[in-house]
Amino acid sequence: MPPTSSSNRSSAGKVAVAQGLILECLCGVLNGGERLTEAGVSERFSVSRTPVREALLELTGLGLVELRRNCGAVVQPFGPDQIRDLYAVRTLLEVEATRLAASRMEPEVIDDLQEAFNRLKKNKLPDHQWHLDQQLHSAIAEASGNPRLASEIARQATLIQTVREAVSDAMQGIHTTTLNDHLRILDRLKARDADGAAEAMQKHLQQAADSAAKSVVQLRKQHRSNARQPSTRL
Amino acid sequence: MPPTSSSNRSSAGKVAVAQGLILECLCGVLNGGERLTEAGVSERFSVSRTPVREALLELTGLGLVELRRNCGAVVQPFGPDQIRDLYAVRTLLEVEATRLAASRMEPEVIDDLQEAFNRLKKNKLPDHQWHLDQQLHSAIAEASGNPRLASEIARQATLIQTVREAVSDAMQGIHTTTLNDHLRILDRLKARDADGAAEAMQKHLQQAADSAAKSVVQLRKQHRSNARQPSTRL
DNA sequence: AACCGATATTTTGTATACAATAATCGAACG
DNA sequence: CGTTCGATTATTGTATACAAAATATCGGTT
Repeated sequence: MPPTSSSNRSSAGKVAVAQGLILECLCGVLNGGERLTEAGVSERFSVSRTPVREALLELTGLGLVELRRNCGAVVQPFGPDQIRDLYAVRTLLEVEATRLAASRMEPEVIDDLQEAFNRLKKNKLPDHQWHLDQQLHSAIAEASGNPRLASEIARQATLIQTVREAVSDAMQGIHTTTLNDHLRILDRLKARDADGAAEAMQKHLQQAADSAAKSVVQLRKQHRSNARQPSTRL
Repeated sequence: MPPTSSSNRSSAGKVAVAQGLILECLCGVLNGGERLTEAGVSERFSVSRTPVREALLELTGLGLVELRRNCGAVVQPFGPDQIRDLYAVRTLLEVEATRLAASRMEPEVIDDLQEAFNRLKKNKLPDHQWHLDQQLHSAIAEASGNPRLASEIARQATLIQTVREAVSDAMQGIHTTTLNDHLRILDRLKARDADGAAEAMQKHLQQAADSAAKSVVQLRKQHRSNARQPSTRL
């Protein structure tokens, strides 16, 4: 198994190693049960063991590897099924946050977000869209009044964001319907309708989970076909 | 501020630093907003910066510090209020896990746990009790069928366990009623009563949260009185 | 032939040295 | 006097060297 050009990220360092490993987990290059040695990863990414250790620690926090004392790091499976599990946890946290936020969120914040989404509805800029999406989810998490809940949501979000960046190519035009979801959530929040907002968030995340899982399937398919004919790539 | 005998843990290393810092956050030695420099922590714990970095990374994952690039680590507040927030998140996760486990948990596992708790009911060994408690919660998390949910629960558990170890002195005889809680949860699980089991778990964790928050208050009180008269200590 | 123990090798854990980057302070200029 | 630019300093990020721990291997013994 040659090191080839596996993950020659332009910017070296801890974060690059972490993202690279996450990507490899997603693509299926690293399958559940495999063991990673620090030296091996270090050589593959052309960095010293120090950033590798920190990247592995971060992946441990994200639940992608299990770090065993003096034993190496065993990678956990991370395919479509795991994406669904991840979204299930995220849904649990965010639905509760939404319910809490319904009675606490500042009206100005709601108005600002509504305005931003309405502006986006006219001149469609898909790049700004998922930035606004993040803002909405973040604002709801903050408005929950439970900083730890917000923190946990943020943790899930970082992982999901990395996934989305990785599969951004495969997610062409998927998030067209989500705009209405967002507006509905904001509408229910403005009405102080906790149950309605929670339900809207639940459905929104349900769709997002489906979309993400399918994207990962597609990503893995692409990767396998690339692996078969590496010369035709690009 | 002399280094004194702040945290002379017998076993040095990353884990000792992490536990020491968590303890300091709990006791109120480190208050929210303070900044920790790697060098400072390194000197106080008499270890090199390497394990300090990893400890800080771990605390970041636990949400106890916020790590900012070339800026130091700012500690997040971690008092009784934060304990309640933490338990709120834990409750959210575990109640859902319980609901899921109701239809999936193996009967043998339930029986084994029931037997263990009943055996404990006769010859009371408080040391074994919270070990069994952990086993129960862990078994329920596993039985949820969502490994990531289980993993997140385990994450919360590690932090809570550290807290419990720290305040174990202050928690004398608090967990007398929890035995009945556990038996009730198991009873509802055996009956495949998802809602009943979830409700039992909810109440159980509610009590645990109260107990833990009060323990932290007591711990901080003790620590302050010790700080006033360090010579009379012991 | 099977099992136990010692040794060798691999792998992680820690320490130290160096490089890069951001914050801070000071001085010069408008 | 305020502002801005530059040098200094402090702090983090990375690399390398060394120590400790664990596992695998090999030889001896029963």
